[in-house]
Amino acid sequence: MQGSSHDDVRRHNLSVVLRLVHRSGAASRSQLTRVTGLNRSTIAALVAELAERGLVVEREPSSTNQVGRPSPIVCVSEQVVALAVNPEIDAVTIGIVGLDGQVHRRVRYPTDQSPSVLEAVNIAAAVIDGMRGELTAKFRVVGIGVAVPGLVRAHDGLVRHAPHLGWVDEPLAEMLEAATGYPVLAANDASLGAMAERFFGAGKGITDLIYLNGGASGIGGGMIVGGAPAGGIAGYAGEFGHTRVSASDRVDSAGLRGTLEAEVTRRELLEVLGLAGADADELEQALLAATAPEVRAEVNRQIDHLAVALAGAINILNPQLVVLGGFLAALLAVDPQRLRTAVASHSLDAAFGSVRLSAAELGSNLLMIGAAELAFEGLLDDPAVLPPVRPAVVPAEAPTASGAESA
Amino acid sequence: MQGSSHDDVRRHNLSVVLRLVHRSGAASRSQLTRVTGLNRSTIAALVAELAERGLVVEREPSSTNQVGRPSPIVCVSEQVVALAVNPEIDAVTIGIVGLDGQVHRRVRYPTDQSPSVLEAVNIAAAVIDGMRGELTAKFRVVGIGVAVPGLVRAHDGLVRHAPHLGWVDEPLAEMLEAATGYPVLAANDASLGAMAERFFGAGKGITDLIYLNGGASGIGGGMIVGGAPAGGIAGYAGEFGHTRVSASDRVDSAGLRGTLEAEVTRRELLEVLGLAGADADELEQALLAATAPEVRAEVNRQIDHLAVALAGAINILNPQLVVLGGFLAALLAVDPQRLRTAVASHSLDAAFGSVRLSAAELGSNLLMIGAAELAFEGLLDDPAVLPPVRPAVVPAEAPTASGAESA
DNA sequence: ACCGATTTGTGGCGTTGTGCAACGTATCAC
DNA sequence: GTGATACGTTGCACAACGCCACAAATCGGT
Repeated sequence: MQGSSHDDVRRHNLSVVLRLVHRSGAASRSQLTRVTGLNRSTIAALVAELAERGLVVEREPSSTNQVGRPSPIVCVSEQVVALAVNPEIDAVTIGIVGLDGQVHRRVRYPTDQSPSVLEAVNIAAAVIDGMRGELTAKFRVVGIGVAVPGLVRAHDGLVRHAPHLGWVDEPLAEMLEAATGYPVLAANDASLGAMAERFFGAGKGITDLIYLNGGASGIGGGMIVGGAPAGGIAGYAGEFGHTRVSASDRVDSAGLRGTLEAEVTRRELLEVLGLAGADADELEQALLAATAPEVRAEVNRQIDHLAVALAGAINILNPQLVVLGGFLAALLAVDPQRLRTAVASHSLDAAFGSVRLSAAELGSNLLMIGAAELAFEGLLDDPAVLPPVRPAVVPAEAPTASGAESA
Repeated sequence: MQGSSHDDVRRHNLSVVLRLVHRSGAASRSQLTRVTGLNRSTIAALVAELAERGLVVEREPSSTNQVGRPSPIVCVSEQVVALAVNPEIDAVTIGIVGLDGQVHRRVRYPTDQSPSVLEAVNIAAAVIDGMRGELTAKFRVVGIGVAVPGLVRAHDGLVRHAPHLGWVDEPLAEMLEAATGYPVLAANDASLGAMAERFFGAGKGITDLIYLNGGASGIGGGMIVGGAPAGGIAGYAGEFGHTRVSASDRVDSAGLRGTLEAEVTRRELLEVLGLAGADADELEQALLAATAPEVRAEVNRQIDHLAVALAGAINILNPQLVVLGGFLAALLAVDPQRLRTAVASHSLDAAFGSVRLSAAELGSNLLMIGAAELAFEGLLDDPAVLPPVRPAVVPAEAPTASGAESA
């Protein structure tokens, strides 16, 4: 219930323009006027301010086959980046992601065993320190986003419970902030995946979607409701994996019985295939190639259970799109028709009629992009948080010891 | 991705002020300045404009025990009303609801059998025509909101499927608009119930809640996600009644097996009690008074199934509050502990820890208030849609012929 | 009963951001 | 080259809010 005034308008319009070039890529100034409904002169002023703050760059107009004076192309500055961190059971991955969604660099730091919070923070801090030369020379870092496989309290980045990492009530964001000096935000990995797929993947421009990801450690999910990521009251929303889908006594990672995560597992697919391990693509290929009836039976069993959970979510949320990632995408690929039919049999016609099931598009960069998006959010909401800089090619970093300077 | 300009600011601020006095009741101008963060002079101008448009009235300050000049009380005009319509199996209910949430009048028009769309529209139009003298003399009618027990397409008020009324693809809003001349919006009854409870009932000020209502004809629901009513892509969201909760073959009104609506029914409660019929209060009293073991067993059975559906929704949505209405509130009243324990056993600790289960507060006025809220929404979003009027006590209706007009 | 302190309404003025209109400019088609 | 078209640029007007000074109304204390 906040009132708004002049600088709110400015802030909002800056935010709208920056979001547009962030999400939809480069756009000409005339396109921006059309999409925003703002005046040409206003767009000019807004773009100028964003450029002054080093957030966007105006390029020479590309040769379109249109009459009239060409409009300069506005695109995001390549210098503005966020750091993405993703602790997992067997590694900590750190990435540099540009405001344009490009993953400039990705470092996977394997660990012998599941890292403790302190180990994960130290690894991330060390890797970031190693990058610091590059970061200060070439980039402006907005902050760090962390994608955590577990429940994360939204407002302070406290990891409430990450069963596979064995973390309970760990102040991850605070620790990483202290260790690196950058502002840190953390959220559930699947929620960030949903955001990434929505903006840069299968769900571009869609306002209501559900995302489910199947990984080695279980099933997580996230959703976009009415155009906004839904986090719930504390950020724990999207736990589709713990929906009850059968009356069996199988137990999932949270100790709940008969849930999606208990019934639909990557491990059992690998077992029936006789594989020791496989990444998502290999698993999908193996399933598609398999002809053994027991493989087919297991796939069907999992598809049918998955359908119950999906149908429930579809009835409740009436989404436009369901995105499946990880081994759930493999299940979809093996028998899309069976999955569709099974979902239909458990859902309301009206809700099912408008929904599409599709596989995730963003592969291994999904969580990097999602985590970076989290870090970018503050900037996108209010581009004025970044102080104006001279748009010089080289930041004023005179005392850098390594003499390699190019002016 | 709309840019905003000056009149957007004005519109937004008018909207914020009107919403505040609408939702929180009367407020002094100084309170409005504090809550909105706007300047005193701005609030004065905004309130003046709202008063000029006949939406609010300034009253003499009440005697507070505070030092300083007393601040005038701003409250909603009693003249501004919406009409609420609720077709049911055995009646059509029409109400006049003020912008302050007060139900000025409620007319229940019983029908021999479930009304067709045409019958429902004709009944509503006739009742409204009967009120027309009162409406034009005392009130300014914003529009009509219809609460429909079924799936309603949000943008045009088409009733896709109302199983208990037997309606399929009926252009209800369009018909009622033609019959009455007022703008008509329609939505699912339970979604409107959720909205009403959120703003005026058990969920005041809460941003994430789930509402489930148990009626004679089944179970419907609605939800507020991140402060906004979640309708899904077409307005069908909130169908918690068709969540699968057991492996049984019982069929619900949509033909789905083992769903909440199939397992948890009012009819079976009445049967085990040996009652022919009862309203919500009577049913609750009867259940509380009953000591027979078979009653208790049936209640427990239904509670356990309800818990599965609630837990699933809680895991997915991480709400702050679950509101139960109709006979579901009776189940909660009979054994709140059993329901809490059962929900806990199927949900994640973190999500369950922050959720409260409570009974609906708004009784028989629930759907009247919810439907009216739907009709008010456009006005609250943009108070400038109503033209300015002289705040005279009697609207300038002099030259209308006294005789009946046929158009 | 009076007076200072406090809070808030009121009115004038300044600031700011956007829309608008006129003009300049770059490209395409012929 | 010339006209048409589309777009950037510039100066100006308008609208809305914040700020400031002053007035008004209330409370508490002497």
